[in-house]
Amino acid sequence: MLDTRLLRQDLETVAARLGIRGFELDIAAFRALEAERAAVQQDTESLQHERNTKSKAIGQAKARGEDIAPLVAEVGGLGDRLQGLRAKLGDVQEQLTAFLQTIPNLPDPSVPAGDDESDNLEIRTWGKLPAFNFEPLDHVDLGAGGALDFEAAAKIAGSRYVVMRGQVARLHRALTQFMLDTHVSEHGYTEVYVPYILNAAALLGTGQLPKFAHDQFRIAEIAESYLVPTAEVPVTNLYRESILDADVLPIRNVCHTPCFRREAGTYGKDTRGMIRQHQFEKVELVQISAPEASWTALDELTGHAEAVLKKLELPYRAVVLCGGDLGFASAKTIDLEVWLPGQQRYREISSCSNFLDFQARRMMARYRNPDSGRPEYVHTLNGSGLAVGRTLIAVMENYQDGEGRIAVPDVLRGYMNGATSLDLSAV
RNA sequence: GGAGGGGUGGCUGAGCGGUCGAAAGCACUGGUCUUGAAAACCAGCGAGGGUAACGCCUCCCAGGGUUCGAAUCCCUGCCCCUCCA
Repeated sequence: MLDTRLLRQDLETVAARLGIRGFELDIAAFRALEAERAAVQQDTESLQHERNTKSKAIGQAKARGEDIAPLVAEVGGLGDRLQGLRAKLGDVQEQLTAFLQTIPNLPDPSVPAGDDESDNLEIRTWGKLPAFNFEPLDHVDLGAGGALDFEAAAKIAGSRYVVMRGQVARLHRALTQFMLDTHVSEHGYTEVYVPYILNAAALLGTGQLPKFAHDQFRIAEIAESYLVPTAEVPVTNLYRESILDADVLPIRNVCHTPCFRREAGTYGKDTRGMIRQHQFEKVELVQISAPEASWTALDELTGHAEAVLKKLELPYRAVVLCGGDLGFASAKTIDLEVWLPGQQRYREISSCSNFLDFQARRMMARYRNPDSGRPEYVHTLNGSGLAVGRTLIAVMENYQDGEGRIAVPDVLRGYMNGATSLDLSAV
């Protein structure tokens, strides 16, 4: 949520900056709502003031043993008038909140203009693209012997799910452990385990609701509950409605969860293989930062995700998302894209974002600023470190040998009972 | 499933329908003292909204209700705890 003060003071600038991401702010609607809110609030508050002072006078008169009947008569119709005004104020405020909750975050000035991912800005590349003396297969063909079984998944669940078997299933698990261990022991994160079913307040806090309800798996039998779409939601919301001591910042949490997404509106996109699934695993990095430290924290967090790719020796590049590709709550996002030989292109494997105080304001996550002594909003950040399923296919495609085997990256061998390569046909 | 108890400021925890935004303690901040620190003592210290600023308004889990007036009484919901099955 944006700062309403900023909206009141400098609406044109806000609208212009939102335009960078292709969002059209309805200036007239905001002005009208805000003017009504101010008027109704003033009326309500002055009436409340009147009631308060008169009621207090009644109390004092009674304490002195005076007759309070005439005073009570004077306050007669106040209650009803007040109730009417309050209802109206509640109504206006509800409309205003609903309006504000659908406004995305302001893009940072360094975010490039653009409509979609083709306008994203490459800022660095790492690693050498593998050269094969054979035609590299994609993960679907590599796993066709049963290691990756999409038909079995369709039989028991539906499309956009996968069944993994044997050594590949183990490799997938190994990757998860490896990522968690790396972030905990080398990057100073605290591992957290969280519920996978979340209430609506949590999804409101990080911005998935109300605007993206269509992409969530809602549990019909339990009111206001959803399957976790990303660990960002539970982990960031751990700090909702709290005032943190400055010396606990920055908070660095790493969390592995399955992620559930309806992927509504992406029909026909990435339907082949494991790129876009309704259920996938992710190791998520979440940081709660003091405001002045959040941009440094974004660079660090991105580096932590990159470290995993480097250890796995997977070639990748980093891009800054353009305005049109930027997520709803993010002020700036750096995507890491891993090279997939089967597709001959880079694909997103991590998305690292600084949300500034956008999520913190929605969820009232604050810290006590030692300089002012007052509670102020923290900044929140997160990034995948990494998406496990996509990392699995990156390993499979980059480490294939053309003869139905894939080499196990050095850093994973300890998690694979020492195996140096996997036979994909031996499921 | 049954029967109780409870949700109050950063934390612990008092609170008769009116003088309660709320005792007290802890924590924190400033000061005195000290070579310095600790201790002791003194003072300050909830959050949000609104205003140029002040007055002001709201908030004691959430939502309703009773009342001139609700942290306090009533109803519903959520959550936590104890005992029984």
